[in-house]
This record gives sequence, C-alpha cells and structure tokens, in this order.
Amino acid sequence: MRLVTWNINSLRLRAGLLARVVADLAPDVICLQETKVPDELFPSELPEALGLPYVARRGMKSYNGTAIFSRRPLQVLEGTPDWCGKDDRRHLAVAIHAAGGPIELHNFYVPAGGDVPDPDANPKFAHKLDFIAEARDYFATRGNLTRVVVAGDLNIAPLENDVWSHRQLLDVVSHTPPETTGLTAWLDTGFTDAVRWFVPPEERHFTWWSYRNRDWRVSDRGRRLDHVWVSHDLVQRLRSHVTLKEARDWPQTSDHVPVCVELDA
DNA sequence: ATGGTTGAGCGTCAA
Repeated sequence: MRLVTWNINSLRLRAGLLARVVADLAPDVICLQETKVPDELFPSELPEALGLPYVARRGMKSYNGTAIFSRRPLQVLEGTPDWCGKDDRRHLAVAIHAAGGPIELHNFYVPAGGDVPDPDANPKFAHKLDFIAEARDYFATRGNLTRVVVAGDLNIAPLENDVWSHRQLLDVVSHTPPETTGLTAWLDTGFTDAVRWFVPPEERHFTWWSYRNRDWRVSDRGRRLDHVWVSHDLVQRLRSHVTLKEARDWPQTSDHVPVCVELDA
C-alpha cells in the first residue's frame, strides 16, 4: 500500500496537481490537508477521475479541512474526538481494506500556532499545544496500538535536521521545545516515525518551504512539517519512502510537498 | 523590527 500525505492548500485550486501526484507516486491512498472547501462544494467527481474512487472528507469554509482518497474500500471511523471542542475539521480517521485486516488511518492537520511562541500571549499557540496534548492522551489511553497509521501536516519539525537551522529556529513556532517534546510524547504513545526510519537523523530532510522566499531551492530554509507514523507492528512492513521535492517547483503549487510511504499491506 | 507570498472570498484572517 502506497500512502501519500499532502497539504494541498486548497483542493479546488490544485485539483489538477493531484493528477500529477497520482501519476508520479501511484498512491493507493492520499491524505489531504487544508482542502479549504465545505463539504457541499466538494468536487465529487474528482476522486473517481483520479482512480481513487473511495473518498472521505471533512471540510469547512475557507480554512482547514481534510480528505482521504483511496483505491481500496474504506470506512469512516466515527466517534473520534472533537479536538479542543472546536469542530474545525482538522482530523479524519478511516479503516482501509488490507489483506491482513483493516489499517486504521488518521489524517491530521495540526494547528500552525501563530507567530508568538507563548501560550499566555498567543491563543493560537495555546491551541496548538492543547491539540497535541489531546492527541497524545487519546492514543495513550487506546493502549496497545496495532495496524494504526498517523499521517498529515503536524506543523512541527521535531529533530534538529528537520529544520534549516536548529539554533535559529528554537524560538520559532514549529521547532520550539514545548512543541517538539509534545510531538515526541505523542509519537511515543506507540508509533515509529516512518520517514526517519528511511532517512537517517543526521541527514537534513524537509517537506515545506515558505512562499516568502525569492528562491526556495537556493535559500533552502525548509522544515519537515509533514509526517507519516506507523504503529510498531507495521515497521517490518515498511518498504520505501519518497518525498516529492520537485513538486515544490510545479506551477502554482502548495508550499508543502507530498510525502509517500510504501507498506507491505 | 519588519517584510517577504499565498488562499479564501470580499473584511481581513490565517498560514
């Protein structure tokens, strides 16, 4: 099973680029974030046109929104938490059909957290910290996690080589100690970072480059904000990984690039 | 300290 996660930053604007992702990565499942489309305006013909006819989506007007497109049948998992009580469409969980039994897939769009890394001064940063603490608690109370995958834009770069300058980003939202320790505590509820299973931590690896750089490739001030985690039982089934860096050069592209992990499942 | 760019959708807000 080839699984892709991509913060598409408007599904309607970049529906055409999704076809390019499908052509390049041949995914069985795509997790999208920041679809920015309410469910009643969702382009309902698109999943089938891409050859990924099974679809789940949770959208809202203007902001946030997640969707999952799949080549295999899926079932939406209802009854997941309403994170921070906001109903802001940042999470969507499904069960994906697989030979060894269903895979439970969670697609997350963690709050970005605003500019000021102080929860007392900045409610958006407080929301971000609360969100990752709730997610950690949710998976911790689930107990032994098997056949579970977490994917999405987690808006945190946890390792030193997940940012272009560890020292300079320690007080920049996305790489501050409360965020990186919070994300690691969530990971440690039962997951392995699948991309870092393939890419050694000594190696710089990014999935996002700001729009606000003249030449993103030359300055290379990137961060690894997009993640795929698998429960420990699935580690032996990890087969390959691709971060589609060239997608950052596509015309009118997202500031995030697609991340693909292949599982023998 | 600020600016730099993008998207949704028409005000700015969020990233």
